[in-house]
Amino acid sequence: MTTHPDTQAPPSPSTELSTKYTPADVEGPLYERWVEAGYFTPDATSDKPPFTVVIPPPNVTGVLHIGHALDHTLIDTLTRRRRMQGYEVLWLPGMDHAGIATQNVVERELAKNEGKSRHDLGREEFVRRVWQWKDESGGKIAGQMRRLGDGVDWTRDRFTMDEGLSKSVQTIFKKLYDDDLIYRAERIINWCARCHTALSDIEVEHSDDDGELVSIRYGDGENAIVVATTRAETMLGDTAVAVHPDDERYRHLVGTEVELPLTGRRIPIVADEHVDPSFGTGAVKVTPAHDPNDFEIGQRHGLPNLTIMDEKAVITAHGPFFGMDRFEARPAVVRALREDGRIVAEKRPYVHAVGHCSRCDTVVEPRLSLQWFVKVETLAKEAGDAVRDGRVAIHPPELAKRYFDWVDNMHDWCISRQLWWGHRIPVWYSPQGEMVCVGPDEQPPGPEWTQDSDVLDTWFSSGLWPFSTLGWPDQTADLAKFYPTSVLVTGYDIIFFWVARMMLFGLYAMDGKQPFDVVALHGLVRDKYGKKMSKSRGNTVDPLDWMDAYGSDALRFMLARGANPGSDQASSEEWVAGARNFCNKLWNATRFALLNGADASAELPSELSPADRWILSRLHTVLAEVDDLYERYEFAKLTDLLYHFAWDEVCDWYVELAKPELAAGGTRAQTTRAVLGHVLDRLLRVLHPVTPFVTEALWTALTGKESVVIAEWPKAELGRRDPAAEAEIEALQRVVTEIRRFRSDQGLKPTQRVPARLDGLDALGVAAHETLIRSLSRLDPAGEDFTATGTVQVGAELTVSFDTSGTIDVAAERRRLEKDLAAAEKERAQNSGKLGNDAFLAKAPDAVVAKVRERLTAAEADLARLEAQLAALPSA
RNA sequence: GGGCGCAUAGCUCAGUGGAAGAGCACUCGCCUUACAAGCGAGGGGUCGGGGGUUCGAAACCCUCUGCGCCCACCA
Repeated sequence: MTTHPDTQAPPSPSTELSTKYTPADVEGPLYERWVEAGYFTPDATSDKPPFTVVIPPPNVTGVLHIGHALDHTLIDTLTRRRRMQGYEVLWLPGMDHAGIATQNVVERELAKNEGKSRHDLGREEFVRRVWQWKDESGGKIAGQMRRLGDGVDWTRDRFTMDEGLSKSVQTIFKKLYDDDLIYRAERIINWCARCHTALSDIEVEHSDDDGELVSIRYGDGENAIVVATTRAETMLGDTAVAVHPDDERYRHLVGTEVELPLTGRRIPIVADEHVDPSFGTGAVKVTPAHDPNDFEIGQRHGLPNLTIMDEKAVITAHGPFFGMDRFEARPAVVRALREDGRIVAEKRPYVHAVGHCSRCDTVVEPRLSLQWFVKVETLAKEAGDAVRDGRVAIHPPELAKRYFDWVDNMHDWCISRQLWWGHRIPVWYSPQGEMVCVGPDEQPPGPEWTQDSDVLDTWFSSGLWPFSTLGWPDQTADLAKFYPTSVLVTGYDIIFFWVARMMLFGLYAMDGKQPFDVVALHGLVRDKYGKKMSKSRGNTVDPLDWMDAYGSDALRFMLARGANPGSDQASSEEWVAGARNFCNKLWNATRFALLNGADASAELPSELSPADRWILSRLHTVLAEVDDLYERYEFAKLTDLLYHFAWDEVCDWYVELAKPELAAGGTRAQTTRAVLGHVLDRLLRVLHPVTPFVTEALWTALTGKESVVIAEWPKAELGRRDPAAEAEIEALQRVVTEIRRFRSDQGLKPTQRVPARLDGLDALGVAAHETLIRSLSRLDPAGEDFTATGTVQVGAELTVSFDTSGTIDVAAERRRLEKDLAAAEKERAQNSGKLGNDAFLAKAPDAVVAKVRERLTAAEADLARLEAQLAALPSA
């Protein structure tokens, strides 16, 4: 840290910024200070309007990956802005117990460290171990969130398995049960043969796998019928063969029986609409206990359900295949059939869709079992309507279609899981088989009753998150103040898992009041090549690594800058580095301002220079645009806008324009200090939600105030807009850039001061800026012995004559002029072509025609000028 | 099998009817006292192919090709 005496700056304890920006030094102490100051803890009794966001609860055993970092960045950005705007802001943190995922992790650890299974420990001890594991790994996530700067209210931290949320789960289960919206039934469900539990439809991932299609002849002679299957082993459980009722080929067989090979059982041939006569032979084997379609056919025809596998997918049918795994049994059955002369055809490989457990990738086994279901028809209808009638807005709107497709076609939701980690189903059974659903604060009828051993799907409790976390079913002050939540920010990949379920339950439990007003969906974070990040690909990144190397602000800025609504974004270390450079730029600009006595508290003088009016005009225009972009959740655009405004306009131009003013002293310096202070103050405030740490350090140094976290959101003062000043400074910029180009082409060193005469500044309206133009382009006044060695023209008016103390590089100048000439010629041709088109003149709007005319005139003038200049060049 | 989306500079992406853009990468010149994590200047694209609508298309329509994603109980 260096100190410097600065008598101009307002008295402030913190106007000292180290000469070097070191993110770790800046970010380290700030977060805990914010938490201790209570900035993130809202008051449920205040009069301020509420703004509520609940965190998408991360899996308690996990660590935050880059995708979470995106979620958190966007939520933190929204909530910090609203806090500055005067809302009572609650960002509620918490974690999800993540049933299968967590149980699998702990089981794996148990096997690795102690060589034991959960069954060795018993249910009670195993669950105790999971809690222990939760306590250890939950801390990691909290630590990551602090590093990211998440402005969450830790006093309201929740966990899906904590006491209050468990009560919510039990309450809603009972309510649904009493309303006949939860039922228990024996159905074909998706069964993971490794996790030993039922799965809901969306926990199954389909992929096209290589398999086989085997055609088997059932029966003999005239009664023979050929069926095709990819799962030959299930024929052991066949209880019928089905054909289409209109299929002439088999009409004579319908109602007859055929002998099932290998078993000697006789099974009926039935007619069912489901069968597609054009597929294969038009006949299908029916295995009601092991295929969802077959189950349906079985129901329609009163067929028995013959289960031939246990929960491990091991064959239980008596005979030679007993005890074989399903994948062992398949070739064994085919072999036996072949020996029996029953195989008509074999196609291998046969590619077809196979379902896999989304948690462990094991092939899912359709299994007949007794499970609990939510009857979704009415709930899903409501959930769809809430979006259809506009109570809930989905951003971007294109993704609403995906939501509708799902809720409008949702099957009943299997919610029971044969796990130990989760909310136990609150239903008890008597030895006589009676059943009772027990609500919170209720007891089962007697000591001989036993509780259902299954637990609920994790997403059942996640679906309650927007209100269970606020105290529901109790009518708490938080619930009254903060429900419905304002916006839900999450990835489009969990629309079905989570968003839709919250809609179902929120509307149901809260009397039709939606769980959130807006769903803002973002995409997935991919690697620098746009590839999906995955452990197997080895392209995942730990956000902590990037935060360590470049700072949290840089990580956040990079993520926000890539976040276009609903679309995936690439990320890479170079981009985080670029974002860090931006923070560094802000740092140095603020240092410059402080070194020069910028005063953020000063009133803006009424007498302002064109440069001052220009930057103020741009600032307030940008502030208005940022507000607009926030309303549309266009994080990438607003971040990019601020990036370019801060860097290109404030740093590259305004600061450079300010230097001579500051050096001039007196009123001019005073005015510039006030404007510089004004601009930086607003800039740091408007950037704070995205880059909270560096803006806090800089803003407090600049203003001497307590914290930018609680500063007022900068208002766009549209009265500051000044098109004339903007035009004037833009003209100045063009002049300076053109002169610099000439210098660069001529190989003049940037530091080399060159005498020059400027003619025609008046015509461009920048005569008043001659000193500025000279200082920015390093041109000295023309002296007594001035000899022009070269000229450059800007537009048609301005001529700059240089004395380069020698000859100019004629070849370089010729190249430059010829290039400009070619551009002017192209421009002339393009525009004269348009004006030569009668249809264009007749149909294009006047404004467009006028513009084209102007451009043609300018191009023609440029052509004449450039030709003259070229002609005047000494021949090479 | 159905649905959706994408194809613009070497890479990753903005740009929804009136002059082709950004970041990174690249070339040249600079330690010009806020910043070399920087400054100045520059090169680079017949906007995937073909057809159509229009005075005018990267943008709207059709079609082809190539990717990507989601959904799915055709054995």
